[in-house]
Amino acid sequence: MQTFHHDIAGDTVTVHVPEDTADLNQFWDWLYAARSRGPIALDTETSGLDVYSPNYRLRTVQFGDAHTAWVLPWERGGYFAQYAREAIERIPRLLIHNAPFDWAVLERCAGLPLEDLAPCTTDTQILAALVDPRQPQEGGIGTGLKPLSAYWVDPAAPDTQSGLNSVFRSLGLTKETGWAGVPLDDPTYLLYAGLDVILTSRLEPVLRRELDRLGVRPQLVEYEHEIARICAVMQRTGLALDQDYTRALDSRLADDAAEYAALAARYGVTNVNATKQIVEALLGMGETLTDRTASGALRVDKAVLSSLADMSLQGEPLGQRTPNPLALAIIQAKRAGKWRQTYTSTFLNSMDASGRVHPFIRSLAARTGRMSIQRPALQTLPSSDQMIRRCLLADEGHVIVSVDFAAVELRVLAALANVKRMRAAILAGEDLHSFTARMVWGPDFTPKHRKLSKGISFGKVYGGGAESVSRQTGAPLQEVQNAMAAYDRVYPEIRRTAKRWQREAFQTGMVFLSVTGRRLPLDRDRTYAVTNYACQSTARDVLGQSMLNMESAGLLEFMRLPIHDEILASAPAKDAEEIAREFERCMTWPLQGVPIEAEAEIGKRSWGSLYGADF
DNA sequence: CTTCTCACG
DNA sequence: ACGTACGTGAGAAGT
Repeated sequence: MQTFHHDIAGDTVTVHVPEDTADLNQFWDWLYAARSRGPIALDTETSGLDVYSPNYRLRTVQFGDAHTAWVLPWERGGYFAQYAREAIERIPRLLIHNAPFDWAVLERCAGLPLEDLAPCTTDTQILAALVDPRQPQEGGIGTGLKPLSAYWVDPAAPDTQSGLNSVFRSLGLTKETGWAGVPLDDPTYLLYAGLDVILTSRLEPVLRRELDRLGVRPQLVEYEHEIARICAVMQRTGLALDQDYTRALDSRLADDAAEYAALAARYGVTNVNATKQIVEALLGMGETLTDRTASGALRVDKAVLSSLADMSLQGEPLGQRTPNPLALAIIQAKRAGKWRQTYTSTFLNSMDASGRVHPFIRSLAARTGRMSIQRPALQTLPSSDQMIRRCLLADEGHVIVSVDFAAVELRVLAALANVKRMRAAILAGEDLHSFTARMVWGPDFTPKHRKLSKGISFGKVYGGGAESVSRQTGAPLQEVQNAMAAYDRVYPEIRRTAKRWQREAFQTGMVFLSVTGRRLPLDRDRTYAVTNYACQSTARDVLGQSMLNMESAGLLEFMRLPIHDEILASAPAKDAEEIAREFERCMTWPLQGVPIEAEAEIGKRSWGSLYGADF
């Protein structure tokens, strides 16, 4: 047995690493005693983050309580793996920090079904996010194990991540290759592996106490674990990739990028991503640049370049000047390069052996509770063009179904702020933006008025003012100011409620409490953001509740991605119509008397078919 | 590691 | 007193 000691919060804790069957039997004795005292913390070390790649390896499985950790070298196989697997199966209550990752690893490498693990898991990352959802950059603690441990357990808790980085470096490995390459008997690796479960174990009671003190309802904690499990199922299912199409597109984008880069090089821009070069070349061509970034540099983003190229942001010719050929080449080269690098290449590099991509769905990512999707970022695929979405497919014999909420954030605002006229219009089944335009400009309102009404509604949800709405919609400032004043007369409750929320926040320690009991900390110098936080967060929980409805209705197997106000699904072609209606039903229910409604779109095999692709 | 840019809701 | 656009992930360059 290898044994290490370390000080945590004034206690000496012990990390054991079994080396033979006698050691494993000692582990077994500890496990039986420990599991009767309370939950057992669990963690894994693996070869990296690419859980679904063919040569992925589980290296160690760690178990622990507040004082003792056991690091089982899974990679040695035999009894070590067998004891680890059977131990997990016999633990009634598991504590895991960022459970979805370990669920995926244990299912993939140890054959332990997510359906068995999830019901007995408490994810300390969920607890932490419900105490304070802010990232460190936003003034919060963050939800990483290290910063949480430093804050709640021991300021001197080791930064196991960065500690290992120096071990990796001393072995000639990098941050990327270290996890797979560090020897299984490296003492720092083993010690840190063990300390992580001890820290997780100590974190849980502290966070529970804090949630209790703050009055966070246990049902909210439960609900978040359900959502996390549903997202983990979607991640496991993944989406099929059209490999032939994606490879062809990838090389076409590479050719395009190279062609336009060569064109840009003729004007002295050898690197189309180097803003400094672009500025110099454009100034050299006699162009005048005025727009500056936050740090004072001349801005040369797509908006600036498009106007020099005499194009709208959508790429239509404006006919206002002679197009600058360099600006045009840079737009094209950057677009092709980014789309290849960020999308097609990532798809091909991250797919599993059967050609499916499994993005990581973080069910509680943003400070408002919104979900995010990583590796690849499938919430942010270009929607102006079918090209990239065309890469992703419904299953064999299935079609893509997308079910969208109708103006969900605005309906949420109507409910939360009790906006009388808006509620009535929604209940009457009116088109909200047309209704608003009619109230502001009278029965002869134009499509332009409807568009501006929509822009103002967005501005209200975001907490913005006339200037930003004017900038965003392109409407003259004076017109926007007049329209916004009229808007406030039509819907006086919005302004009034926003003010009240801000006032209340000052009395509650700068925290807004959402209808689901979620704590939304505000920044002292931008309390106006409370309107957005309330709407965005409640809309997220409207989606969350709808996802629970979907599971109850037996739709989980068809769900693929949550995209803020939309669920993407794959449904058997012959039942697609019926399944689509069922999804709509799960997303249609009243929020404080305001109907929340959703509409399904049924496509063909590829996601791109909903954006104009013919397959 | 920060800044800039660009993709989304 | 007044007005403030919100939330993400990702790649590349430059410090």
